[in-house]
Formats: sequence, structure tokens, C-alpha cells
Amino acid sequence: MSIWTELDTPIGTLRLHSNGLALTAIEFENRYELEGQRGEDKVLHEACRQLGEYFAGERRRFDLPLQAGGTEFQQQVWTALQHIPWGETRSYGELACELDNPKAVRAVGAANGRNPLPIVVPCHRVIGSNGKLTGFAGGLAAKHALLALEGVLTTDLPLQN
Amino acid sequence: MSIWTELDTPIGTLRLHSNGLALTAIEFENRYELEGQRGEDKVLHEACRQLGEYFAGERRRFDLPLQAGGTEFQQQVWTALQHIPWGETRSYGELACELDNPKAVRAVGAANGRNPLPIVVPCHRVIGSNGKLTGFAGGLAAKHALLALEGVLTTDLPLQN
DNA sequence: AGATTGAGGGCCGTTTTTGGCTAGTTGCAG
DNA sequence: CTGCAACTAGCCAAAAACGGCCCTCAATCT
Repeated sequence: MSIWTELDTPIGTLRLHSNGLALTAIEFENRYELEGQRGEDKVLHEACRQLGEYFAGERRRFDLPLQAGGTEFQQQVWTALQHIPWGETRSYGELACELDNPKAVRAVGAANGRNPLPIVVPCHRVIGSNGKLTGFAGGLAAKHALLALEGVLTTDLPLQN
Repeated sequence: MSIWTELDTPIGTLRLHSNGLALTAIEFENRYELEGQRGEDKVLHEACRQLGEYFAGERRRFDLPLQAGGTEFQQQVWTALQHIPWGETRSYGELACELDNPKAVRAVGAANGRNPLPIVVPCHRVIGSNGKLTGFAGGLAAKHALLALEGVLTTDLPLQN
């Protein structure tokens, strides 16, 4: 049985899920789907603390137990995501190259879209090769806000359409 | 001539039928069909007691005189059902294999659908090989509730669909 | 010329759909 | 009574559809 708690942030309320041992999911307020009961535990408490520091600009890396599930390929992608440092971005194509699978570009995009642990696993740092943001579970506005928080996008505003 | 009585449970009212010697049928409230007169006897009294304990989480096996009728194949299936322990599940295919008739998968499903003694003969413990519940006389919601009561479905299920 | 769009094709993993195969039961015709 | 369809609480593999892409090549606009 999994438990969850909610956290208010500049980009809206987040719902964090724990299985008691690790963080298993982060949902945006407009997309609650997963089951479970409201509660608190060490994992959630620590996750809230680190996320709070992140949004306050006082933390650039997360140190949390994570458990994501997913296919082998998805796990490769999500692992690669965690190697993108704070304040940097990659294109979907660059990420595919890091996996020695240069042509699996759209597949990388799809895997990004199914990242169960946004923000902590920084899928928001992946953008189109032309600079457009192209998609985010919490909405492009949230993606833009996250990148702005990390000091990217200070000058230009490629948020269009 | 058979008699029946009704029992309130978390998944709705059940109508239990007895022929005086054994339990002959259990009907869900949305599917009353069998004839008979309302009444009470030792069999029904004991069945209600054990079912009450089951729904209270205090009983994992039933010890009741049963009489189900049906074809030879159906009886094989229903007997096999009773060997599935509380809290476990089988796929229709696995069940077919246990009958040394691996290809009789749909036939097993059909026999499940005609099980006259649901819950006591645990046809709710049989699910699709992909994890979907796929059908239950009392409705999928009831099947889901029963499996939840037995502690299954807590961990899995978030697997697609 | 250079920059900016928009359509089109190719790419890959995942998800959904489809179609064939199956054995027993049941209903209906001969 | 036999025989033949038409069901069904399934299953598997193949095929098609779908994405948080990316490149190319025109067409268009400074």
C-alpha cells in the first residue's frame, strides 16, 4: 500500500507518493491518477524538504531513494536524465546519443513523457534541438518556470503557441 | 424444494440457496433468478456465519457442504478453483494447465462464468494473464473489492489500463 | 542574401488493435 | 438423437497507431 502527501510550490501543488522505502511518483495537481492513502513517512518528509530547498534556489541536486519501475529502455533514459546537471539542457537527440542509440529520438521523447518522478528526475532539462520546450506533463508554463529558476531562459522566451 | 435467505455484505446483498443438505447457489442482488421459498436451516445459518467471518477478514477457508451440479468439465474447474488459496490468483491459462488441458482456456472462462457458488468457490481469484480482471457475475467492482479484501491488487494494478 | 515557417519522411520504443486459434456449452435445426 | 453453428470472464503474435523528435527542402518574409 502506498501513501502520498501534497506540497505547495511555485508551480502548483505536487502530490508525492511513497511506498515506505522510496519515492515512487510525483504528480501535478491537474493530473492526479494514482491510488493510495494520504499519509506521512520519512521518505515523503525528506522529499518535501529537498524540494522546498530546490524551489528556494538553495539546492541543485537531489539525494533521495527513488523507485520508478518502467521498461529497461525507460530506465536507461531516466538514469541518463539524472546526469544532466542543474542549469543545463540537452536536446532529445543529444540524450539519444548518450544512450548509443542516436536514432531513438522520439522514443526518448516518449520515455520522457512517462517519467514518473518529474523535477527530481529532471526531464524538464530536455528541450527540442531548436530550443522550443515542446512538452511537459505539468504544462509548458511549469517547464518554463523550472528552467527560469535554474537560470536558463533568462534572456529569450521561446515559449510560443 | 429449496429455500433461501439473504445476507448483507460489503459488496451488496447475497441470496443463499439450500436444499436442506448443502449450499446449492449464491446469487448477487442484481441477478436473482432461482426459485424457492424464503427460509432458514442449518446449512444457511452456517453459511451466513462463515461468510460474515470472511468479509470481516477473519476467515480464509470455507468448510461447508456444497452441491453444485454442472457438467463433468465444469466440476473439474470448480474443484480446481477451491485449491487456489486465499490471497492468491491464477490466470485462466494456468488453471487450464492444472487440468492437463492447456488449450481449454476459454472453456475455463465459460465454466467460471457459470460457477453457482461464487465467493465460497473462489472464481474471483482467476484473472487474465495480463492482470486484467475480465469478468465477474457480481460485477468487476465486486471482484476488485474481494481481491482487495484478500490483499491482492495492493502492489500491482497500476500497470496500464 | 539570410531568417523563419510549414509540410513531409524517417526514426524507435510503447501502446493499442486485430485476427487467428482454442475447447466446452448451448440452442436450434434435421 | 445427431450434427452443426454460435456463443464465451482467454491468449498470443503480428500489425498498426501513436508520441514531449529531427532533418531536409521549399516557400515566404524581412
